[in-house]
Amino acid sequence: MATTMRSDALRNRQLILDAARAAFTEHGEDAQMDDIARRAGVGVGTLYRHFRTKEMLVGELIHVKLSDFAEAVRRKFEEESDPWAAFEGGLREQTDVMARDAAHQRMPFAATPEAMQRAEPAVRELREAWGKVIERAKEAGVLRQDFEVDDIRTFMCGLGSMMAADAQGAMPYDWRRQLDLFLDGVRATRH
Amino acid sequence: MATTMRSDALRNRQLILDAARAAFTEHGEDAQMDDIARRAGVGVGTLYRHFRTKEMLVGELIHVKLSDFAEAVRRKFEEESDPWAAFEGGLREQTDVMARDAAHQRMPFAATPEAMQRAEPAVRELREAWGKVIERAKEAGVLRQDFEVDDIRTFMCGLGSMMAADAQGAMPYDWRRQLDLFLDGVRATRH
DNA sequence: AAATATACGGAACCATGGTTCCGTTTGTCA
DNA sequence: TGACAAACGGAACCATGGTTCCGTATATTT
Repeated sequence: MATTMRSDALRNRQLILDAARAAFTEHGEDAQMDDIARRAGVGVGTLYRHFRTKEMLVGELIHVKLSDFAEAVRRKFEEESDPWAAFEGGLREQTDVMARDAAHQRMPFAATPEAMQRAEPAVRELREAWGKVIERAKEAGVLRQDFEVDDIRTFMCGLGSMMAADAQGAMPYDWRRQLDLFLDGVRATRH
Repeated sequence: MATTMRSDALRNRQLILDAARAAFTEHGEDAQMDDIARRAGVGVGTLYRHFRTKEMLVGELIHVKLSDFAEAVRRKFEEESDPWAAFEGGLREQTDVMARDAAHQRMPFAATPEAMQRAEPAVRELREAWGKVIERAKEAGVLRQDFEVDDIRTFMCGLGSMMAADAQGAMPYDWRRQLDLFLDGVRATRH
């Protein structure tokens, strides 16, 4: 896969990834393989040569997405010196992105063990990035002492679903309010 | 539908509803019509005579479920005199039930406008029941003054998804913790 | 420029699961 | 108890969407 790859194959792989990202962003887990191929200007056969199955493709995309998130959180940690601002800012940044990305909203459900295997490194990367932000916030006493890294993931899972449910339109779900409540709830108030 | 109905039809309708509840509880939105019919000891044809479409059936079940919830919340309001205990107890009761019911966990996604139309009365009923509990808690000063009835629904949507994601098993999602955080967060601490 | 391995396109395939159809059965009523 | 409307069962139907297959095209190499 790495050493030599025909130039057209390389180009197509990129086209496919771009198309896939667009399709999944728009339609979430039920983006269609045919549609992705069409967007990429490529036949389904080609698509399948690059990714043996839909799950593989999903795994790849999750990997990229989480990797980007990790990068963003690291940057927040470095550029924002105020511990609470880094925490809140990082979270808001991520939720804003998620709000525009159906795939990410529903990631916990698209993420089969198969797919997660591919994305594993990015998961770890992201946990580490958040770990630093959280640690600093706790040390500064602006975040509940019992807050854990995994609380982020779990909360994001819930929030993403609220977004998705809201978008579906059978009933309104005010996820922004829940985010505010959450932030309010986990912020440590020093007395 | 109401006036006269052949006895076997009546009996079957009940069998179907029972079977459907079981199937949806177990498999959530992707319970299968064939399976439901089989469980009810009935042909698919019969199933479809009673409910013109799967969505109709879903609507009916949501209706029943929410109606039960409303009843439970009303009881809490009457039997539990402590305002906070009623609020927390009601919420925990509901989440416990949800934890054992895949259909309910994913309700916001199964609930098409079609289905919601049928369930509408129960939605209102439930909102009213919670309204009383919330009002009393706010008056007693044990709940954030800006808490709203709809916050319950939105939160439950998120929590249900965490449960579902957790059950899927690609990654752990500690929804109990989130429930505790939420309760902690919305509880008003009198100074 | 010919030879060959690689990659491509997209029609066809197949599994899944909701829905329909129609010949048969059963409850009800006179 | 016969007649008929109402209800039943379940095989067949159909749409959807992932996946495979194979004849064709193209990059690379000598």
